[in-house]
Formats: sequence, C-alpha cells, structure tokens
Amino acid sequence: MKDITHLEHGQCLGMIRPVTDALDVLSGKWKLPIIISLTFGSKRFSEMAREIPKITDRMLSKELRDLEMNGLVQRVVHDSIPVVVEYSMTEYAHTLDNVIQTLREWGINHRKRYTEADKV
Amino acid sequence: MKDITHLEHGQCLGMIRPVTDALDVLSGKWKLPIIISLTFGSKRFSEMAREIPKITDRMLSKELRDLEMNGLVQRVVHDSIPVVVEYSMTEYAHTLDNVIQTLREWGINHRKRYTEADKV
DNA sequence: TTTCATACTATAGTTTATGATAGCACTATA
DNA sequence: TATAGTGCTATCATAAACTATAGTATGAAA
Repeated sequence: MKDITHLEHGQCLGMIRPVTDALDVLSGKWKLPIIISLTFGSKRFSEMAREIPKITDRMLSKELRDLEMNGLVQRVVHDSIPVVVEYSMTEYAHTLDNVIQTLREWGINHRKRYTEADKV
Repeated sequence: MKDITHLEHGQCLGMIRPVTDALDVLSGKWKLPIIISLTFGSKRFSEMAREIPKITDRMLSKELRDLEMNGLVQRVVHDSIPVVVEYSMTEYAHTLDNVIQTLREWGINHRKRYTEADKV
C-alpha cells in the first residue's frame, strides 16, 4: 500500500541529511572565516590570529585541528628557528568554493534586503 | 604608501562578513531542516513536529518565529476549530534554493569521500 | 465530566561552544 | 641573565544552544 506521506517524509530526510552533514563540518563561528582567510594564500598561525578579528589562540588552534581532520587544511612544519608552521587550503577544500560563493551571494543580498527595508 | 598585507586583509574581511551574515540566519541544528521540510509544501505545526526527527515543540516554535522574522517562513492562522496554523516558505525563501543545493551536493560528496576512505 | 486535538509557552536543567588568562618549550638576541 | 618571538596547550569561567517536562487555552466528542 503506497502512502505518499511516508514517501515524502523519506524524501525530506534524504534532503536534510547531506545538508546537516555539510553544516556539521562548517558550523561554528570560526571555520569559514579561517578557510576564507586561507583562500588568499598560505599563512602562519600568528598571521591568522592577527588577520581574523577577535579569534583567540585557543579557538584558532582547535578549529585548525578540526579542519585538518576533515581534510580541508594542510599543516606543514618548517624546522627553522624559531619553528614556523604553515597552514594552507587543501585541494579538497576548493570543492567548497561553490558553497562559499553561494553563501556569500546570499549574505550580500540578505543584508541589502534588510537595509532597504529600513529605508521604507 | 601601499601595503599589500592590509589590502588583502580588507579583502578577506569583505568575504567573511557576507558569509557569516548568511550563516547567522541559517545556523543551528534546526533551521535548514525546517526550511527543507517546507519545500515539500506547506505544513501544520504538528505535522512538522512529527516529520523532523527529534525536534522538540519548543525548538520548532522558536525557530519558526526566527525564520518568520527573517522573512523566510509565512504563518497563516485558519480560524477553524480546533485552530489550524499553516506554515509555508515565502518566495524570498526560494532565494535559498541555490545555497541549499550546493550545501547538499557538498554534503553528499563529503560523506562519499569519507566512506570510501574507510574502505582503503 | 473527562479526554482529545489543536498550537503552542514556561521553567528549569544540561550540554556544547566560546572566551579569558596564563604558561610551556625552544632559541636568538640584548 | 632577561626578554622576545615562534606555536601552541591547560585550566577555569561564561554564554549560547538545546532538551525535558509540564502546563495553557479552546472547544468538540465520549
């Protein structure tokens, strides 16, 4: 016996899961800012700490580890003195380019919408 | 005196802000699941509560209010007995279609990547 | 009169995310 | 010997997000 409600429900779950999978990797206050800052080239820890407003060492360290585990960030230690650690986006991270681009466009639009609404 | 570091920094901030603007609207455990469930048609409160796994009444209520304030969800009260409240996506919410689509594609890919990695 | 369905809301508590502050190990330079 | 720069980590505190449980109001039906 076919029950459209259940079919639709399954379909709905099938859409939700990948989206939440994606958000799990990207969520939180800092992950996308970190990735975006690396789209402009590889950086050292202290450079990023300076460049990303208000981030603490603790969060930067933690999130970089997360991103590394998800294959989005590469960490290279140069045994210079003092030791320099270079972070960069992986090739895989560039599969996020579309995601970031659409989010960015939507964000710009949304802000415009509400700024214009204020004027009315 | 031109300082490339500062230019790049500004550029970087200019990318970050719209993305975080977007994520502010969409973040949290429930907002996208709610929107996605409404892409399959308008729903009543209790229908959504049943359809979205594990959501509590409190969160559903709260998030629907948030989404309504952001112009993404429309709420219509039918004065039948008992009272029925119908929720639906606004036209504006459909500007999220691309965002959801790219997130979804990325999520599917990411899961595939890690499932395949397990096999190796 | 009790129960059921509608759509919520209130209160309290737990869990997770983030912040503030400090300190470590290394070595060069003053 | 003291200080400074590198890249962190540890501890504790706070804030934000979420959960659990119960209760509200309406009116119909049993």
